Amino acid sequence: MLLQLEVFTRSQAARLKRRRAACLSSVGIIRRLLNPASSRRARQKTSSCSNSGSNGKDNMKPRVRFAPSPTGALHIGGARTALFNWLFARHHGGVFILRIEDTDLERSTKEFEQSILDGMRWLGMDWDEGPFYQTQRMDLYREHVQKLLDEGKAYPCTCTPEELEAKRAQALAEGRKPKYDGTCRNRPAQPGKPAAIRFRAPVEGSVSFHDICRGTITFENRELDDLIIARSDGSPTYNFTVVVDDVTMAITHVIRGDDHINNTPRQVLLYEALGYPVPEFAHLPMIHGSDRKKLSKRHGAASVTEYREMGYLPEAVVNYLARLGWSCGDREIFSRDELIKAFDLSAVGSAPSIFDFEKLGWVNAQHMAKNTDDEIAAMTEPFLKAMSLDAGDRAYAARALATERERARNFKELAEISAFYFRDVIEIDPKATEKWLRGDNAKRLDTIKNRLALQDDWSEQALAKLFESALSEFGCKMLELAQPVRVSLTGSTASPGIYEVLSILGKERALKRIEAALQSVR
RNA sequence: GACCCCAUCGUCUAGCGGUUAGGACACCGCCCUUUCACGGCGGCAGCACGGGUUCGAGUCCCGUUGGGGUCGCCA
Repeated sequence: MLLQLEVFTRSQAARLKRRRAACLSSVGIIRRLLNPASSRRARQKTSSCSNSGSNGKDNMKPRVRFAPSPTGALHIGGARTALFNWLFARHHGGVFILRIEDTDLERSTKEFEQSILDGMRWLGMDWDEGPFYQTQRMDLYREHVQKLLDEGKAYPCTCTPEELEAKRAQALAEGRKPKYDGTCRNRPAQPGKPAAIRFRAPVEGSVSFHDICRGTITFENRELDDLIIARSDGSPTYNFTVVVDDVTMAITHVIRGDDHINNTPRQVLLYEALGYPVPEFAHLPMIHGSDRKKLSKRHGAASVTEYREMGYLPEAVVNYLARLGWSCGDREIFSRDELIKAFDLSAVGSAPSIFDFEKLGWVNAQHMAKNTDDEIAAMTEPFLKAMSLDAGDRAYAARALATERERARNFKELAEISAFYFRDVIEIDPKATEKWLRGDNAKRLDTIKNRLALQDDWSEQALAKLFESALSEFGCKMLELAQPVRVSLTGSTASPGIYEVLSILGKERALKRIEAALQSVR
């Protein structure tokens, strides 16, 4: 066997330590022996690596990366992964790298890439290096493949995809785990035939790795097979590029979704075959939809841009996402800086969590409450515009929105419930009409309209006085007077205080609306 | 099917051998109130099950059940 099965084991002590010790552990950084394209990378610090292991020097700043593939928009689950990487880097004063894994030429698009970048920026996750593109690093991968080939740690495989697929189907049908059967492993090269390159994986023993969220995870090598590291067209595959990239970018901590746990043993084997130290891993629990399945488009808003469109604050989304899988005592609301300060990978749980829109709404409302009226107006304006409403008068908008802001959980909602302030003609809810604009209610409305017409001071205090005296004259309850007015002014039975609404709308518009309401039931 | 991961209120979670099992969202009630909210107070609700270990188990171990993930010349 070419590979000494040097398994990455950890001592008991290290295991016990894992919950507590934040994660600046162990992994030494490898010397950057390859020289990649980007000039920026040339400036990066390099260091020769001590061997890995928990006794290594920890003076190295952590380097982490987020590596999305531009085959879809930035998913909310991906955003959470990015966030934990970003938070970890910022907390420890480390480096956050963005890498675009665009080797799937078929499905990768510039648009998706752009939307991922936009999403990252919107959420305020800035990166220190990159974006790097795998498609620009092909020479690097080729060199590594060649190295393994030269050392006999990889071999060409001429099995056709059809043959492979047939064997896979058969294995599955027989209830076996589909694995490559090693047909080409010891077969002499077949010149002329298109060949993929497979990694010659050990068949005995086991491979273990340390996971910050879960402790030590072990796989039996017999469960693994000889994975393809380069396709027959020469392009490298994911499990290979990720190792080469993480090594050459000197990544110290690989923080990613736990759907990658099953890839990790293969990658560890690759690190070892290549003679590189293994980084620290942290596999984050997934985010599920309400059906407890991996969150996807089917569960409603899946991409982060949709949250922007729904009027959520980026810091609220970040806050909510951070609290999914991570907690900090009883604390719920955090600003971005507070998150950076408090974040601790070792406090991340290991059970999957369900995305809860209700709670996100509450968190968003908490963050909205921190904004001034003017900021609220500025942020609501685009949503008003989207409804073809004119919110050009900022002072007016600020005053109007101030009366509604506490009733909304996001800006879209705020725009919707505040629309009556910005419309010329309002629509009245038919049920409200029946209940509050008929009979005695209409009479009272007519009378108060006439009183209001004679009133010049439309301050809230003055209006209150006017209503109070009218009340004692009519001998009715406030409710019986306020609701008809409210309905005629806003179209709804629920609104801010009636004096506020009256005062903000102003005499002319208010009277016009009351008159229109009266007309409609006549 | 095989392998891997996971398991405290409906949901997010605290808990790291001794707690009346704590907080938050949601829900319900009361207060505030001209409506709806906000806010305040209170309430409902949880350790999946079975074995161990221990004086003592939500906490440690094993098993069962349940859920999820992965088994590509996708990433």
